[in-house]
Amino acid sequence: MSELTGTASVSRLRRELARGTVELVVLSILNTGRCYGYELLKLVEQAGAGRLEVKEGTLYPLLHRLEDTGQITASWEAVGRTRPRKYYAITAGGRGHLQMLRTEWTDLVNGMQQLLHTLDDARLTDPPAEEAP
Amino acid sequence: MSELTGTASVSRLRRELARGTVELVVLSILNTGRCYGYELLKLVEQAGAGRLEVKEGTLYPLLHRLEDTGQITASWEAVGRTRPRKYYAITAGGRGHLQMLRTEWTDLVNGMQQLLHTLDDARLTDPPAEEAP
DNA sequence: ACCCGATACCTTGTCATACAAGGTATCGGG
DNA sequence: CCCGATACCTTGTATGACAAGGTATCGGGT
Repeated sequence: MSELTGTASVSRLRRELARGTVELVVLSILNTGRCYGYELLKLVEQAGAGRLEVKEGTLYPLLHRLEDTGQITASWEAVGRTRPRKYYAITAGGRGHLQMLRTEWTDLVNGMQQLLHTLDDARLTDPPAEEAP
Repeated sequence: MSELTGTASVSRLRRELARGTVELVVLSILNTGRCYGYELLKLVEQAGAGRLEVKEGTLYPLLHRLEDTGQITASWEAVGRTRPRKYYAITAGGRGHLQMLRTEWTDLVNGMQQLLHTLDDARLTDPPAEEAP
């Protein structure tokens, strides 16, 4: 039967929230060293401690996009193996972009924090403020 | 002329990151007290301290969606004014949903933090780990 | 011998959402 | 008299996450 009971991997809502996050995650990992697609899948799972998830259908297109925009470079390697791997490495441009993404991420997080905080001590003490007729 | 120069409101990337956030923001505000659409627009701007932004084209459809799913209720009020306002109030269901959204938000933030942290001390000290042939 | 799961890559089609752009209507100034 | 602010709304476009499905190899199990 279809999974109605919560825990089953990331929820729809969560997925919506995660929008745009994947790029940050992938670039962050590649920033610590080159690796191939399938490896990234596993790494995110591990490093995200079950709270982050990236699907193949998301990852591969993203990698291609990042390559097209010159943020990463790809190279096939099959040396001691039959099944070749496509290794990705971050470029200088990619690092710049990552920096930007990080800033925007913390900005967003701070904005949310700020908002939730402001709400508590401003709105509650400051009623409708209906302009006098 | 079109605005090419940076600072002009939230960037495309940022917008991608903000996906799904708006719902959390709106419900959070409504949780502190009822208000009308146009007011929400201004409140987000204020409370978000310029780091958050919601556009009309985003807000109104969202409010309708939230109403349709019973998370908020609406009521027109035009008492001492000609131009009527549509006031929104959060429901019990909405509060439940908000709770969930908050959990998922902090979960995501924590996941990111965890990932970035793990990356620093795990990946860098732990080279490719190429399986021995 | 044969099938399966893991490894490894990829694609197409669907869905939801943010938003730009455009529209309606009232009021108070300049 | 027109404009900007207040206040609501809609349609169309872009994009990205993902489910589902596909290709190919290798090493077990039975």
